[in-house]
Amino acid sequence: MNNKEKLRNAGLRPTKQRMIVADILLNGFNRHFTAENLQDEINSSGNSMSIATVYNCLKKFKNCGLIKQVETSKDTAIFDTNTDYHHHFLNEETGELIDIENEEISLHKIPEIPQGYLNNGIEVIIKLKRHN
Amino acid sequence: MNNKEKLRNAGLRPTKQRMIVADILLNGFNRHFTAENLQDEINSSGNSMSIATVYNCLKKFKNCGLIKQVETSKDTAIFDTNTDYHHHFLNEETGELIDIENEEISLHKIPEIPQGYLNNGIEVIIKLKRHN
DNA sequence: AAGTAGTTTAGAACGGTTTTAAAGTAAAAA
DNA sequence: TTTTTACTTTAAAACCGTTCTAAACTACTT
Ligand SMILES: [Mn+2]
Ligand SMILES: [Mn+2]
Ligand SMILES: [Zn+2]
Ligand SMILES: [Zn+2]
Repeated sequence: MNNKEKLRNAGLRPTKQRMIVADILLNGFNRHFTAENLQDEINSSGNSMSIATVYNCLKKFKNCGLIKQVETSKDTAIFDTNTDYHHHFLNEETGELIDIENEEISLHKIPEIPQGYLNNGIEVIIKLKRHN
Repeated sequence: MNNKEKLRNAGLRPTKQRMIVADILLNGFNRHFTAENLQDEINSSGNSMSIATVYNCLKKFKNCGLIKQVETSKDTAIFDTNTDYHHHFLNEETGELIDIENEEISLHKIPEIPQGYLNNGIEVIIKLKRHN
């Protein structure tokens, strides 16, 4: 399935801007990135896009499940092209994230979900500090 | 141990402002809160404090381990008086956090820590959505 | 081709957080 | 005690990531 089809499939109009973003993000290589990272990459690919459009696009892609946003308390939002269920190492000094595949971790026991709610995804973050 | 001692013990001068904050936060009842929540509570206790001091104070308390900051991608920083090793339910709609005590959850298998790094704490977030 | 609903954009606005620099206070030194 | 020093508080401005505004533009439908 090509990117135009992916967008259509997700219910998004394949505009010029969304295709530029899809070409960068949906190429099979996973990455963690900020809105600014993405805009820089768009610029260095010879294209350009307003920061509002970058954010609009990321919000749409996220709502369609084409990308995810990582749960971290950094000041800048971190997005993730890996939409599989997975977890992260977080280097708190640098902010760097490393994927932990689902099979690499196992939650043996989880608490009862509060009345009236459903489990909507578990995120495990293993914080790292440099060894000496 | 009284709050003045707690502050001294943590290497912090027990200033008037830090004592006001300690009286609110270190009373044995745990809570999740923002800087603004805390300032509101200071105001309604008949005191007042600049927002810069609230943030300075929270940063110091956090660095001393008197409070923690929760790992969530909300736009506003969430602090936690529960400094025990524990986890959270997160209602993504409202931002509400509920503690999960360490005994309520068990990680059966965790991945190998990358070369040169140490495990500096694991945070599990169970995201909740309302059931129908 | 014409209509319309959705999209992009520059720039302004917003909101949480940090910085600045001057005044104030706590602890240490004399 | 007084003096000195280092640390703290503060109002206000700055900062910075993100969202909003409203006008121009574009993709899709008829
Ligand atoms: Mn923040
Ligand atoms: Mn944010
Ligand atoms: Zn990831
Ligand atoms: Zn908690």
